[in-house]
Amino acid sequence: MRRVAQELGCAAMSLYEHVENKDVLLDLMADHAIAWLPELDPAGDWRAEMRRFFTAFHELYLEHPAVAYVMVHRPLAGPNTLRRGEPALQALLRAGFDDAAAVEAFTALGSYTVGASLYELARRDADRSGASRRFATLSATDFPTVQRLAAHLTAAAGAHQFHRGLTRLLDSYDPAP
Amino acid sequence: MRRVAQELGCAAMSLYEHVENKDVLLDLMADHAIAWLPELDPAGDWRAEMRRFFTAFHELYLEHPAVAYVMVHRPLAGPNTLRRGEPALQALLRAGFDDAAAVEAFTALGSYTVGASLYELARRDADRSGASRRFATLSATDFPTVQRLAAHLTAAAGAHQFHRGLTRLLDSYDPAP
DNA sequence: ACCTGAACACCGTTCAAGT
DNA sequence: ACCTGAACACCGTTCAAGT
Repeated sequence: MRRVAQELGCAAMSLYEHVENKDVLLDLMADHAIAWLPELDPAGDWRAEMRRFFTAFHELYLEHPAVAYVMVHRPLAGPNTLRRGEPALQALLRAGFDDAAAVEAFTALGSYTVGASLYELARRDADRSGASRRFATLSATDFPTVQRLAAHLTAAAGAHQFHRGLTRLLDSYDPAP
Repeated sequence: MRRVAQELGCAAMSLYEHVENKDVLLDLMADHAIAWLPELDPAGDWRAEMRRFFTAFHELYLEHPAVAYVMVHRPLAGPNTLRRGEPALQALLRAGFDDAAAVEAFTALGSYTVGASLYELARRDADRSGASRRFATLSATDFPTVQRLAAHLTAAAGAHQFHRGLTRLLDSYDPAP
């Protein structure tokens, strides 16, 4: 709050005239970032639309990690979140998902997306410190499999890896039984 | 640190004799919690073993949210993490995954698991405050689909929902082409 | 209705001093 | 090698006071 106030050139306590506390300010900032997401076409191919949507989420999270951390602490329900969620859910219903199945697919895809993004961010941080080096040396003889896979485990994930998992999930759904 | 020191009945700065800083203490605590996970059978059916493993992770995260938050800030590589990871990765290799595919499957399953757990925790918190109520009223006429699905969106997820997504992911892999 | 500074109750960590 | 208290540089937020 003090930092934001300083950036705004006012006293820290002035903020509290416009916002209840730090948490709701964070919610507002995250919801603001959500507006960057593409607006989906409810009539488009649902798999293509979902891929667009969660790929954009992935990019947003990697670009602005704080958004991921905020969303993970409580679910957003701000205006932009609803505005982007509305056509996304519509696309699923139109494709033949029933209400429960649409929400379930949406949250499963969303869960995978935050999880994968956070994992990617965490590993990026670990690389910046010396954690991956420590990792590789620790496991010498006691953990042969971990050591054998160490290069793969510490390698940066890359967007294609995220996409492969997303595709697996997308392909597992069959909205019109 | 002050809190931990108080719990231990010593001065805050005494901790720094045994631990570099707060972050590594958190890592040690999370790695300690990891020991609670089951030790997998490398020769068991890989799908059953993975289901066991990540189901346990899900339970651990829900029971001790701090573990999830720590793991999301940088990947663990402590002794217990390696001890549990070793047979898990072994099971995948034995099942016919090649090195890259084993790591990819493992991290995809892990990503989904943290993501789903964090989402569940966030919604639990939101229920405790009045966020879900606010959510339901906001979306009246502008967001018909969100409103129609509001009950599903705010309902507690439950373990079965996590399991269904996990199964989708597990079934998507075919280690022996 | 909006802004302010001082103060409160916290943090993690540095530093100099002890045993 | 281990522990300590004082101090530093921070936090978010309450409160009383201003316009």
